[in-house]
Order: sequence, then structure tokens, then C-alpha cells
Amino acid sequence: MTVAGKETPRERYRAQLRAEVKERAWEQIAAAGAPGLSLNAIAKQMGMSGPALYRYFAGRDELITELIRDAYRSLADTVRAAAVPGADLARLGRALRTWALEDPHRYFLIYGTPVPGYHAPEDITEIASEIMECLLDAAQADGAAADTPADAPLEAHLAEHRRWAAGHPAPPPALRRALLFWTRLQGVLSLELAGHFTGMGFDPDELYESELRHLTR
Amino acid sequence: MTVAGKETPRERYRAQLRAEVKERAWEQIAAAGAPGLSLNAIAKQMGMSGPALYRYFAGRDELITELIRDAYRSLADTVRAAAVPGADLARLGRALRTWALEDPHRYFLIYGTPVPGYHAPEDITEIASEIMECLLDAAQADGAAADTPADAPLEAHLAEHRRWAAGHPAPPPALRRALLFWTRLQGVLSLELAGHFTGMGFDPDELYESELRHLTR
DNA sequence: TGTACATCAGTGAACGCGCGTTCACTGATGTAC
DNA sequence: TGTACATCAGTGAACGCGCGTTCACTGATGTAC
Repeated sequence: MTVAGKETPRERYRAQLRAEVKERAWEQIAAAGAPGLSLNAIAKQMGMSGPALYRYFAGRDELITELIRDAYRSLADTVRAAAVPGADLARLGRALRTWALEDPHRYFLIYGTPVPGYHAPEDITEIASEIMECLLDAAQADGAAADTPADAPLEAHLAEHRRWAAGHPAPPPALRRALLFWTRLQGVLSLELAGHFTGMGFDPDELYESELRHLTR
Repeated sequence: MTVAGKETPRERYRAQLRAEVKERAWEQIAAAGAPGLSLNAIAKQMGMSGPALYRYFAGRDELITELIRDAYRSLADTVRAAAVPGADLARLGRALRTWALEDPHRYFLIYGTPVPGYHAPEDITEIASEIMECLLDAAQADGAAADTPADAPLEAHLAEHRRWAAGHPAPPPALRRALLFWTRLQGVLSLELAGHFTGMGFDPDELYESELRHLTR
């Protein structure tokens, strides 16, 4: 660890090279999918020999985990930036969509087909709950005016099983809003990004906006 | 092509062996994900040598395509069976959920991360629209009693872009119901199956049922 | 019914490939006196 | 300022592996007369 701003040239170089490896990794994911990611291929593309990269990453797995972490981090930052005090859920929803469309491969690294046997390290799980927290904040602020129950059975269930809310004080209707907000938008997004709407004629954005209208009114 | 019931022993054997290969393929997908699927490994597991399988499949790609086709086919059959006349959308929704939970890998082969560069052959696209048709039937039958507009902007858009409906006579509110039904359920399902709810404490089924209540009333 | 032939299943060797990863080593860069 | 040493970056060879796929071939199964 080095104090920021006091990096040695070598540390700077290391960080820069790690970053370049990751960039190439994303390019490779875009070209052949995450399973086709290969350290050797990245090295070759950067004009160095395979084993050189082992100075920067412990192995293929560490690189992938790093990419996943970065993806989560960027989503969390995006969501946090959109969940400023006073913002409504729709704003958060549009930020999510922009983020997802910006780089579908990044989206799928988080929300795509899970790799059998892979378990994310704990710090990644924490980023995920950071996202949930923003969601709850927004859901609570958004509907604070009208927190009448909208679906009693689900709200009762959520009121009793709110471990995921991690102590967040949102009332049951807000818990429900947050969760359904999330699943509904993910529904449109994942189908859209996976190409299940291509050739169908309509604009997925209209679906998305319709969901935003319904959740926030 | 042979008339059913007039199969020669050899044809019967071929069909049986192809089926066994596919079974092993699913097992392998369950163990290592679709990208790790290997003809050689399947052959070895079946006690034969690698090249033997080339008598039954043109190559790895054909096997995968076949698996995808089977997955689509089984979903379409499930949906069709649930969309009997008089059935409501909720029934179709529950059938979808049962089908998905029955074999998540099968689900992800259709709705998971798309493989860059892969394009499904046309007959698979047709199965997909078969599913859409059932959906539209159910959506139309279900809400026929109250087809008042629920979201004018979206319904207007869908009324003008109904290529996907392939001539189906469903009115705009039913178009909207069908699509949102689909995306909302997929939203819960894909997050649930990818494990994004694990450790959160609540039961995804409650979310799912809440969505069903909202769409069908 | 038996014989001659065609068809098909499966094998084993081989080709070329790329992967992840380890290891001993060279050469450059930074550090301490 | 220069010299001696330690640290680090990157190389090339090597290991073992598994992949998809082709090809010539053996042996069994079915077919025609």
C-alpha cells in the first residue's frame, strides 16, 4: 500500500499495465464471451509473452474476479450517483438502463448465466448490497407520500424477511417497491440485451418507460 | 425419413444413442456450463472413443444447437399445455416458473448470456414465436372482460409496431399485458436462478406470485 | 437357406491448436552508501 | 557523483492437458439373390 500521490514510477506502471490487461480482457469478452477469455491471448495482443502477465495477475481466475468486481463497482457508482437525495425511482431506473446499454458484456458478467462452481468473494457481495441500499433509499423517498399497502401478502412476507435490507428502515411497501422495481427493469433489460426482442418490431425502451411510469405513480 | 412405427433397428439405435449423447451433454452443462461442453468428454463418458460421435452429430455446434432447440421445444410445449382455452395468465406464469426451476441450465441456455456470433437457425426462431402466440392468446382471453387502456403511450406504440404479434388479433391492452407479463416474470426468474436472491432472506416465490396477482387482476 | 455384397458403427492414430502455469534466466531499473 | 547491490519486468523453454476434427481401417450388421 502506498499513500495516494506518492506512487513510485514502478507502481504507476504496474497499475497502468493492469488496467491495459483489463481493457484487452473486455475486448476479448466482447469478441468471444467470457469463457473464451485467455491470459495468453491477451499477452500476445499486447506484444508480450504469456507468462509475463503472471507478474500482474495470479492467474486467469483472479483476472475474471477483478473484472466482475469492476463491473459491480461501476454499477454501484452509477446507481449511487443517480440516487441523490430527492431523486425518484425513475431516475435510478434510467441510470441503470444507460449503464446496461453502454456495455452489455459488462451487464452479463454480473447478471448473465452463472458459472457453475464460481463463488464471488465477499467484497463483491458487499458491493451488491450497497446497490440494494441505494435502491431502498430511493424507494423509500420516492413513495413516502403514499405508503399505502399495494400487495398485502407480499408486504407481510417482506416485513418478516428483511435480512437483505440490512437494517434499512424502509416500510414494507417501500421494500416491495424496491424489489419489484429491480426485477421488472431487469426483466426488460435482460431480454433486450440478450436479443430476444430483435426483429419483433417494437422499441424496448417503450416497455421500459412504461414500467417506470407504473412503479413511480 | 421413415414412417413412424416402421423404424429399422438401426434407426432406433441411432435415435437412442443421439438421445443418450444429449443427456450426457446436459449433465456436462450442469457441471461446467455450456462453454465447457465437449464431444470428446461425452464420448469418453459413454465408453466410446471421440470420433465415434461424428456419426451422430456433425460437430460440437450441431449438438449445442440441438440442445437449444430441445430447450425451446420443451418450453413451448409447456406453455402451450398451460394455455388451454379458458386458462388465465397466472396459470401460464406458474407453468413457466415450474419449467424454469425444473432445470435452470435449460433455462439459461435460452435466456442466459448470449454467445457472441451465434445465430439460432430459423426453426428455433419459429418456436420462439409459437411461445409468443400462446402468450397473446392467454393475454387476450384473460383480460377480455376489461380491456380498458392501462398505459396509453405504450399501447399506442405497440398498436403501431405489432410485427411480433404475427397477425394476432389481440387488442393493444392485451399486447401490453402479454409483453409485460413476460418481462416481469423473466425478471424475477432470471435473478432468482442466477442466485442473486440467495442469502437475502425472502422467498422469490412470493415476489413471483405478487407479479401474477398484479397482472391478472 | 446359404452365400456375396453393401452399409454402417466404432477404433486408433494423427494433425494442429491453444490453454494455464512453472521455472530458470537475462537485462533493465531503482536504491543505498 | 559514482559504484555495488537488490529488486523487478519480461523472455523462452517446457510440461501436461484437452480440444475439434480428419482419415484409413476393422468388424459387425443388414440386404439381395
